[in-house]
Amino acid sequence: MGQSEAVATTSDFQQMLRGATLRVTKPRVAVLSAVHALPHADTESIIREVRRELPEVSHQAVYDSLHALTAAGLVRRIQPSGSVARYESRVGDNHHHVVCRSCGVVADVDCAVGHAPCLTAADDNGFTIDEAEVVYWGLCPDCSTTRSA
Amino acid sequence: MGQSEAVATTSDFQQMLRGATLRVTKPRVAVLSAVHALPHADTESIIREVRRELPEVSHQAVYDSLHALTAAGLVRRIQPSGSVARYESRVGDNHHHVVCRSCGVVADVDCAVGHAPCLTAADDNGFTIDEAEVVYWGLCPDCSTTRSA
DNA sequence: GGTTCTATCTTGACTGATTCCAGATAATGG
DNA sequence: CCATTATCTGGAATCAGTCAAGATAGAACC
Repeated sequence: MGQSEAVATTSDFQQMLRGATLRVTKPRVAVLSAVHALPHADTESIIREVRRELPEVSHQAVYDSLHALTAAGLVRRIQPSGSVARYESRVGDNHHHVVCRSCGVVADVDCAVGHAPCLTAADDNGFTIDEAEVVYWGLCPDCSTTRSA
Repeated sequence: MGQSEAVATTSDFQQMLRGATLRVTKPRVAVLSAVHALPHADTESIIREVRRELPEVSHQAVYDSLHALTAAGLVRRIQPSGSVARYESRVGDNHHHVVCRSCGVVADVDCAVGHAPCLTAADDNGFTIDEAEVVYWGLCPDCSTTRSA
């Protein structure tokens, strides 16, 4: 979705892993594939998706794979307040998220301010800031309609 | 710190509770006091602080009080990724947080962009956005010094 | 292609934060 | 002061995520 218009294939995932100096294993390829197939999915959903391909994988293997992929920068972990950890495949660009207060669904948004939005705090208290993470809270179209209509 | 220059007293806390149509109970006053005394404290620290006044309170009472106070808008709950829930007494203004990647300490910052920074996303996907939450990640002065010096 | 090394995977138990439940208690309005 | 009803207590339960030890299987080299 971004680097190519075609859907990523298994060999694409294998190349991604090799490119990150990670061993190519079935669980990892399946986890990477699942994160690409289910954007913003939580761990449980990812485990379910992975087990459609590999019914025998342990949840531990999925957790390990997610950690390895996150550390390598192939996936990104996000965790809005009050929600479990979620993972997404869109990495490297500067985008943020909208979270629905009602149903918890997450969507991508680009910040209006520019490339490094809000990265310069008014007073940084002496901190060395390297990233600004923005979470917008509100209601998704479905929940919004349900409440007002 | 903001509405008054003096340190808030017990009767101040009681008035806050009544003003929010909440019953005035010892645990609630103590919890409210603890949140004011320990900015950005996690639940465990708050429980410890509360028990210095009321050694007998159950952790459940503290959790309930924190939820009630949060729902009433008297305290604000924040939860950076990978951290437990933290609470702060500074509410109503538009400020954000810096979190140290190394030690996890949290500090307040005002956003450089203005009053409602980044509140207008480039493409809101049809969401009705009512709040933008910003978390800056980096190193606090102490951790920064330790690593570079 | 075979061998060895070592990271990865499996299984299963465990932790720690938070929530649920039922009964006892206490704050509020009259 | 009494009744009503939200709140508090104590303990069990849940759930995401982690830890540990042994089994397994990529990868590099011969």
